[in-house]
Amino acid sequence: MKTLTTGDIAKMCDVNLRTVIRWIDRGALKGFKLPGRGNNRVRVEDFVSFLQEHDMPLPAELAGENNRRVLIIDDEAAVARSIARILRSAGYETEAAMDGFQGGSMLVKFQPALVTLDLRMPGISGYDVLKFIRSTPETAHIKVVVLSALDQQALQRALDEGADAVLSKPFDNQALTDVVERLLPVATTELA
Amino acid sequence: MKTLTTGDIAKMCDVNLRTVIRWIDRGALKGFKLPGRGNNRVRVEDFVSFLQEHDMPLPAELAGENNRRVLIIDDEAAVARSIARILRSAGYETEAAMDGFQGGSMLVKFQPALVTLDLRMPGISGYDVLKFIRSTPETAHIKVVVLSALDQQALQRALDEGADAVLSKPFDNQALTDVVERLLPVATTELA
DNA sequence: CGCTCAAGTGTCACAAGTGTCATATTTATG
DNA sequence: CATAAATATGACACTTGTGACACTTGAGCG
Repeated sequence: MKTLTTGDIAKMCDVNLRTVIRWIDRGALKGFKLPGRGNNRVRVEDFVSFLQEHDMPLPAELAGENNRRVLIIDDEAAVARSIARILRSAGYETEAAMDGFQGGSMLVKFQPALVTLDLRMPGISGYDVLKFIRSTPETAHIKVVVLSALDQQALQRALDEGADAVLSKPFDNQALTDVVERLLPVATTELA
Repeated sequence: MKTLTTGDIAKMCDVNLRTVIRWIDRGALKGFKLPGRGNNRVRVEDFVSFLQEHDMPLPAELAGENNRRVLIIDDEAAVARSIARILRSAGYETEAAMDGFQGGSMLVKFQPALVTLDLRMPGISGYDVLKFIRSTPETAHIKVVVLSALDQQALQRALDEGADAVLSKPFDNQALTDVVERLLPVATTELA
């Protein structure tokens, strides 16, 4: 989602919708109006700079959009280390989870912008993890890259279930960083 | 994100609103200002750490929420429902996690006061979960009740690894509520 | 013990921001 | 197309920030 409604902002700031509209009318928060009745929309970057300007905390929902954190869910330590090395050298902050339980807790605690997910892990299906991420509002926005040595059909199913990208193992270092950088555009506020 | 106004805090601490504002201005209590006239808002977590730092009692409004939540980690839906029914009727708020991933994420998101943990789940060892809970600062305080059909030796090992109580399956309804109530004393505002 | 001082807190009135409510309209959903 | 959900608006009530001043508390000291 590129823009926010007044309701979105009201929820994130724990403030009444009426108040958000007043901020916009007063010019404190930059926004624009839809042609219809003048419903307000605010670009995420404008909202973020608004928050920074007033020393207001960044809501968790947006923290996930503007960060470079990647969570690696893979039960093979060697693979996880390898992925971590590649992504760290590309400037990402990484954490690894070796089992489903760690994965779930890190997902909520670490609030990554992207998750690399091994489809086949002992005891837990990668599809279930994917479904969980997509069906939970707090995590639905997180990008998911599925890594697997399984066949094309399995990868297609992952895409159908909401994966943003798939990579078949073994994969090229460059391919991994390409995919991650495509999914995490540097959408920072480049203005002074 | 839940926030508090100066008025909320004033009522909870039984002080004047003016005083709360001074705490914030002085930096003793972390907060931020709304863009309008600079009305103050304080995040609940910041307020709680402020209270702890000054050895002030936790208001009932905040304590009550944190005290009666139980997370049920069990892959057998029937067992989970059964436990939920028993604990709900005893006045607890429950959530169930059917696999390790859900368990980990609910642990962080739901922030339960107590976890019932099945030792034997497909793909993930209950001991690992226990170790994770105990070794993570944010969750180390959470009470853990291990439920298992395994032998006495397995239960003893769970106790050794930090479980607060163990129950061998099948267990008596009353036994479960007894254990939970022993671990979650009704810590209402007993302070003057 | 009484005094003084300093620091923190409560009180008051006013101005300004924010929440609530009902309602009309728009947008989303199926 | 029809229905449900979300949004804008105005009026009004409530809450909050501010400054000035009085009050309380605790410590230090003669």
